[in-house]
Amino acid sequence: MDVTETRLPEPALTEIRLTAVLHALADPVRLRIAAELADGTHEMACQAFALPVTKSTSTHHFKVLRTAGVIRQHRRGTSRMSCLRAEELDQLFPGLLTSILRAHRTEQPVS
Amino acid sequence: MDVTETRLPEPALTEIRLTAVLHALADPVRLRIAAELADGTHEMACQAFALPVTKSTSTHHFKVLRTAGVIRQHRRGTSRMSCLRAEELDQLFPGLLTSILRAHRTEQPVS
DNA sequence: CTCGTAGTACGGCAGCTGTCAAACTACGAT
DNA sequence: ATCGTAGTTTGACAGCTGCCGTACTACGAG
Repeated sequence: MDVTETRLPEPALTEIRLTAVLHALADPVRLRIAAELADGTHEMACQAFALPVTKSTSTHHFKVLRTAGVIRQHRRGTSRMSCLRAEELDQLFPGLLTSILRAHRTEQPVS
Repeated sequence: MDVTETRLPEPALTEIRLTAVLHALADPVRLRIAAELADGTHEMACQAFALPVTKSTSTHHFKVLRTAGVIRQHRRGTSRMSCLRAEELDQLFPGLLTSILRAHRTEQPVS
């Protein structure tokens, strides 16, 4: 299966802006999405997150994360699979994503 | 001189929220303020930044940084001195501020 | 006391943000 | 072909954001 064919548009590594990444992660819902992607398997369908918002709002948040360069998305059947661009981001901004996710884990202890 | 007497209201360490910090630093002007505070002497007057905005907008940005817990401000004569709450933030979210500022330095190379 | 400097407060404004509902598309299963 | 599931699109709306100008306050210097 060629994943690149169904991959949604995303910024190249050189186009990723720090302020866009910070803005994308400065929202509770989006931060939670990133955290769940980091903790769980490396890719998840949108519906697997059980977010406290409607489907359309969910679509919006995933798009913000994708256009900021935080996640990558591609189709698989009727689902939209998402995964963190962790390695790429770490190459561009070393330690950034790691420390943000660690901070989130500290602040919001697992229930 | 007792600095605490003239200190402007700020959140206690336990009241600082990660999303508020990220949001505060997700703006180019405010990120630049934080970066200059980190690079230069540990406290600076607002006017020393030569920001590309008017005084009132400048006041607004400093207030966002302060209420998010990123900086501390107190009066000194006719100036308002600002300094990063770097140690406190690092205690709360280890490595976070460091990696954000390092990312900013990488992205925006010194002219 | 008067004046200049540093910053705040207020009001306004265009634009963005997060949210929703409703209608739609895409795909798999039966 | 029909139906259900997963997600998108559009339009709407309240609220926030960044920005400005003007008027104001606080303080030091003369």
